Amino acid sequence: MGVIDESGVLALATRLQRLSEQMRKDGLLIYKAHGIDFEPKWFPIIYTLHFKPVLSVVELANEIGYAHPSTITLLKELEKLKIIKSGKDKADERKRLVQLTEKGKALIEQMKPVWQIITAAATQLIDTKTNLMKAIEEVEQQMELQGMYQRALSLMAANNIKNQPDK
Amino acid sequence: MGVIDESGVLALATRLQRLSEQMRKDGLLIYKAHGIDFEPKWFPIIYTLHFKPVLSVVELANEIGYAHPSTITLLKELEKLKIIKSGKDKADERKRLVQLTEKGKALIEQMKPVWQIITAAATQLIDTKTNLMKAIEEVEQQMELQGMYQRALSLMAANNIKNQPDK
DNA sequence: AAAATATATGTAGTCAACTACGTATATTTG
DNA sequence: CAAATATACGTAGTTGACTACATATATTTT
Repeated sequence: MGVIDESGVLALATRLQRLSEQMRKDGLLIYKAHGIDFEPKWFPIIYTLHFKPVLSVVELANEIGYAHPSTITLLKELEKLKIIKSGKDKADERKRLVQLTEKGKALIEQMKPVWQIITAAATQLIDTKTNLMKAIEEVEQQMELQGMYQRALSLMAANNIKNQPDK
Repeated sequence: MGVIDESGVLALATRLQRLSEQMRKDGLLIYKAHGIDFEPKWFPIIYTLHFKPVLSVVELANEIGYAHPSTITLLKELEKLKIIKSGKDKADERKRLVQLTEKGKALIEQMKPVWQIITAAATQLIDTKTNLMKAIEEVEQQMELQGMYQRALSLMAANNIKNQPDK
């Protein structure tokens, strides 16, 4: 039971991050190749607003699964580019309601064929024998059930009980 | 052929990154629960030096698959904690040779049981029907063969040829 | 052996997410 | 209805990787 084959799992976080970076970089290049100035990190927001046209900042953050400050940063960029616009909710002045501009809607139409290409290219990459997409979904579900830390605690407890007699 | 189910793939980069963050955070907690002050990001370096005791900065960077500036940053932290030490290579003065200190070696021995726990916990998470580890390895291989951008270019070329007659 | 090139390391700044904390408005409770 | 609490948003600073560039030493070419 050597230490050798632990290395893959133990360095998993790093590998996930680097894979993510690579995909984002390539995504950017693909948009560029179509003459579109669009960053992959903006996708979740744009895409969500395409289907839910008016949302507050926090609602949007929840929809895309980001912390709200990350969302605010992205919204700032998109607002500067006039892809989205926003204004106070008159019914609840704490809220800022966000929606696509006409320019934003046009951009989406322009991007749709590119999304097909990206999806096709990513699918080629991902559809190996063991499907990454499915694997991630399953792990995300497992995580929700119980995170790695909680699992480790249980394992430690089990170990302590087993080792008790030896002491 | 709606846009709906593209969203998963198109947001893949983000999902990978967030999974990575979560695992790192939990990793840190598990070390802490064992009273060990160790950050998961240090693992690749420590682990590599455990098996290849003396390496230059760039050699080490290549071994762990990092860019060298990232490696330098990590080495600085580890050197400050006296987990590693380093000095000029007398045979080639450009090189700085890096190795574990006694403290570093002792730390590894202390961490070995923790690595087992982390591995076990991560394995629980990962060993779903579709194995994430295998999926990542396969995608990494596919990436090496041809990245997502290159694949997209090929797809675009194919599309253009098909669409040419329409114009 | 001088010049050109290559390699090793280091520094500075970027990126895309995060947490922690502060402020403003709304809602609930005593 | 005033006080306490909760919610929404925003700012500041962190993290862990990166790229681009600068410098020092070594190697290769002419």
